[in-house]
Amino acid sequence: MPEPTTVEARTRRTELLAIAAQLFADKGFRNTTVRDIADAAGILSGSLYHHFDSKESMVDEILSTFQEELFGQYDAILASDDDARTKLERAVRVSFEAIENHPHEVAIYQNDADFLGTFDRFGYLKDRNAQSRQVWVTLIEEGVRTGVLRDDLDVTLTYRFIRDTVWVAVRWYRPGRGLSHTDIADQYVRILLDGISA
Amino acid sequence: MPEPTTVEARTRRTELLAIAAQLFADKGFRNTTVRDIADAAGILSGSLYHHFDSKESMVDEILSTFQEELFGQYDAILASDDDARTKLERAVRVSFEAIENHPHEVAIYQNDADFLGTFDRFGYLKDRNAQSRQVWVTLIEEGVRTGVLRDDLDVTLTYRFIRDTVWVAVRWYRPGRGLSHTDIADQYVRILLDGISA
DNA sequence: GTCTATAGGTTGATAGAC
DNA sequence: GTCTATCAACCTATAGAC
Repeated sequence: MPEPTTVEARTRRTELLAIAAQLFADKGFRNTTVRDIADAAGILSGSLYHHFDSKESMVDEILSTFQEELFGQYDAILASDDDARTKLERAVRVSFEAIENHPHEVAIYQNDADFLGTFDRFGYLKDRNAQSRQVWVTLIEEGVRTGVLRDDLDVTLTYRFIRDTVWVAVRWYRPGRGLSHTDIADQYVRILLDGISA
Repeated sequence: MPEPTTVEARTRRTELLAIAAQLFADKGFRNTTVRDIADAAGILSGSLYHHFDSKESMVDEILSTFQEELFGQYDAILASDDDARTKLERAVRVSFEAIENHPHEVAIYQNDADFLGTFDRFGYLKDRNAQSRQVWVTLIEEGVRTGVLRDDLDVTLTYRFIRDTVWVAVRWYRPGRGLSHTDIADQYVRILLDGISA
């Protein structure tokens, strides 16, 4: 793991990671070869190893950087003194913002976290998963307790419903095409809270 | 593509396809090797080619067989004279039944259809995708027209919401553990129609 | 920072014996 | 219906020249 010292090295590194992230997101981690990445970067595969230890190091850096940012935002919501409904809405919107700003990272996490999590070095993925569950369950329970959510909800099932509904949008949402991520978040929140019935 | 003539050949073929389906579902089509399949079946990789032309033939047979059954059920719902709300509910329930009865096939379709669809031989996957969209959009539009659904719904977004919400459950639902698929369908339908607000 | 060259392993698939 | 044996292509990663 070479330490970037100059500005050029840091930007080149970042550039290569962005290229890798796009390929990992499009084809999956295991189906993206180091040659794919090198080709897209206009260099040969061996040259990549001047910047990174291995293919795993690349996806590691991509995912851990992203998750640090995302969970910082969740923590801020949990710590706020908004009412439960507002917190839940904010959490949904933060997730759609992540899809807008980091679509590749979200896609990689959705598609490859289960596989990567089987390796020791990616143990933090499981921790983050548990942490995410804790965030949503806390918000749902607070909502039920304060009377803004139905009291007959199955909390675990509701958690899965919200989690899946939000993140799966990364499969079809394309920044700049069709509805904006804020419009989509509005409508998702509306369906989630009030349903589609007349 | 060897034609099965005897009963033994047909069952052996089915047995091998079941083994392949589980591996494709667990690890993805591209990350499952013919050796993985042969190992799980207790034979050597070369022997698989006595039964199938290629790895692609296997996944082709798995997916096309499943989709024929599934879309037969959708057609029956569309053709019925139930009201729009009942049809929508039935379509959701049929999808959860498919997850219960054919979890591997559903998972393969969810994870690998985009990739497989890029090959000519799997062109039918795109047709089926368009057909599925047509089914849901028809039901939603009928619901709006007959006044059982909100008339301010974005039909396309609602279609995606329902489709994603239903099928993504294949990621965590395990037959025989926790809630039954009918219980889950009940709660999903309830959230979808009425939301989670108190 | 990139290239040349290559090691060592895995891949899907085939030919022919049993 | 399965095995033995194998091929050509592809994989991640390394060593050292430029």
